[in-house]
Amino acid sequence: MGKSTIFDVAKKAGVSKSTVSRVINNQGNVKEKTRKKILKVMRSLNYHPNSSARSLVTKRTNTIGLIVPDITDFFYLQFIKGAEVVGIKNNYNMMLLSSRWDVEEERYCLKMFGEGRVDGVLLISGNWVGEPYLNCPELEKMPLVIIDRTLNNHVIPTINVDNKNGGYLGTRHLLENGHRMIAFVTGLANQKASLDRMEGYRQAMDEAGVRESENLIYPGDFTEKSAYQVTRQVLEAGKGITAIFYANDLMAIGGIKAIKDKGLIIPDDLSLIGCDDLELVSLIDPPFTTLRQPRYKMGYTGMELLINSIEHKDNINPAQIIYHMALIQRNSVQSRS
Amino acid sequence: MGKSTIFDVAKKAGVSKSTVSRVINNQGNVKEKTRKKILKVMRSLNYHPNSSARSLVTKRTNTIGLIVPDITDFFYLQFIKGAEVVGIKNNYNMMLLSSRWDVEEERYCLKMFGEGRVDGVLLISGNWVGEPYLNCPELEKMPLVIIDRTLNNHVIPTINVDNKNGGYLGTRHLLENGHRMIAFVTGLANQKASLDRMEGYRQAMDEAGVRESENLIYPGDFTEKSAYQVTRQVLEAGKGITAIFYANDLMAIGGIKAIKDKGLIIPDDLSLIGCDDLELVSLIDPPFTTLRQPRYKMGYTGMELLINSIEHKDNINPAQIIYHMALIQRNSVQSRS
DNA sequence: AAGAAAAATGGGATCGCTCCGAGATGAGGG
DNA sequence: CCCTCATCTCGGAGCGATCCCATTTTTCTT
Repeated sequence: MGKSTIFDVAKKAGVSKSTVSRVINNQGNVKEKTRKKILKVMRSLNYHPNSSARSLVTKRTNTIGLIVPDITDFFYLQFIKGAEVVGIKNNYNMMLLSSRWDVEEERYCLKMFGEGRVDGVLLISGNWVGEPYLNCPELEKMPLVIIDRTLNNHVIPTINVDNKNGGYLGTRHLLENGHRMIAFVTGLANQKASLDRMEGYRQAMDEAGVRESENLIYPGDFTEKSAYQVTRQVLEAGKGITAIFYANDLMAIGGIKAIKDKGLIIPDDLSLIGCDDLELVSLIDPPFTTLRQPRYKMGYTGMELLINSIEHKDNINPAQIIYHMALIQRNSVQSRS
Repeated sequence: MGKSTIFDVAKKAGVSKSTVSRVINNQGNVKEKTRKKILKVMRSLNYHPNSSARSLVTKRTNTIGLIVPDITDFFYLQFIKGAEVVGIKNNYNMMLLSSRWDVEEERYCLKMFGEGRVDGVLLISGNWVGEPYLNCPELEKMPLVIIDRTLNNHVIPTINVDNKNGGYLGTRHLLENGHRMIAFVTGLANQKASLDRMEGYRQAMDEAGVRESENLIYPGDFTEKSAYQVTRQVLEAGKGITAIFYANDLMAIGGIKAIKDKGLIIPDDLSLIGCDDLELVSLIDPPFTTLRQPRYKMGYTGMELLINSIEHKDNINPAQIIYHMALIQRNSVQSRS
């Protein structure tokens, strides 16, 4: 027998499909008695309006597309959560695609969403160097907001944190605690966030007159494992390093492991700070100092902007939003004064 | 000017829409020359077939709905990942809804998906006591697979682990290491998983002839915080408890914190084991022994079953799949022999 | 070179809904 | 009692694709 349609309902209720449609979308102008009746019939037939048919004419799907580099990466969870909350509040569903850390894949996702499945796209970007969204024809007219990346074309709204300032703040914090030989462990070389944070580190070191900073930069790749290795090198280098700044928290965790394995105590023997403030940082021993990226807030705001631009097309969204990174102090920095 | 339609393409290419449709779905029977031409026109018009229109006639959306209690819960990540991989391989998108730990909400999500947005639903259930899916009319005909829960109606396929056996195995492991006064910290009382694990614990204790087990059960609620509190109680109770079995890993982490705060060493002073084997367990100090739930595999298999039942409706899926929990030994259990 | 078979193309019906203009119904006023 | 105006209701057109069947074109056979 298959699913019942609006027509079945109309027939059984003895009215026309227009009337049924009106009660579905409760547009008023329906006598209370017929409304009741139609509602009853709908229930009895277990009728549910077909959303494809509906979108076809309304040109609205009430779903927004979300693209994430990796769903299972702890880092992205709070973005998603923030976005979800706003979505629910405004009656939007989320369609989730993962770009698997690949520019091409990301583009493919964008294309998928270009087929009218969604009303807008929230892209949590792999923050590659370069600006690959400048001429992406798939997007034509599709509302889009990009998170975790800054674009200067001023047409696609972006939401990001001030990574450079984060690097600066973290480094200053260590400097102010009397450290001078501060190592910096970078993330992947093609990631803008890592570069910016390093930039901030450099600036702080320069300002403090620490000339060696170039020799204190160690390459990591954002993974725990890479940081473990690098940290061993740092410890064995014997340069008199007293503090390490990791370009993200996951690496800080790897570093902690290496340091402990060496039999050293944090922060007594070595200070360190991470970057991002993942929720799981507080579960780690020791909970460490890091720079918070307001990820929930960013997802939340991003979704707001997006829905805004979907529903009031005339409204002008800001082109860029940049949040500060905040220093969250825990127990991994020891003063050397 | 709006988006271009199949008709625009047809006109510009000087063919009929049927031919265009044929190349979109590459069904063959199109001269190579016209095919090329149409493809070119499609590109030049930046044409993308409208998926609502398409689904309306094909009755297929090529997306599957995923319902999760909480997207940001570490526990669910690997289920999702496993499902995603299979989805991608079979060309399905995922629509994500979160039930926010609420039976009603879960039903609402099911209803959403009942409106023809998806071809099937993968429900990662809040594993409540009871079987609320027996008469859920929204589902009529909609392929559904439920993960992390076992149903006995034998009509909806379910995938779960043998939680009771997990509880049993964990407890046996502690017993075999010479522990007898083993505390068990439960999860939420309305969660089947917690009850089953406790059941296994009880059985192992009974078999070992430890009579006190009823007095060694402490109520937690699956959160880290609850376990922290409970663990303090355990430590202060002075019952001579030498090992603690936590009903999930998050609680084990909370427990570890409490134990450390007390100045005790794991496993020298106190042994413990968790349950689930979250990825982050290896980041914790000490990495602890736990029971692995093959979450990736479960998501993977669930998605396979689902797609299977979508695409070959005649195929008969197994009604229940139950995986074993495997003991993963790390450094949190000390032998007392 | 003509006829048959195969390949390529075209056109209309259809999917299930919304929207719009027109018609039916009913209440209230003179 | 008739007319007006507000309230309800109806039916058809259209959204953008697919799919079937008919028609045209091409290729192959003899």
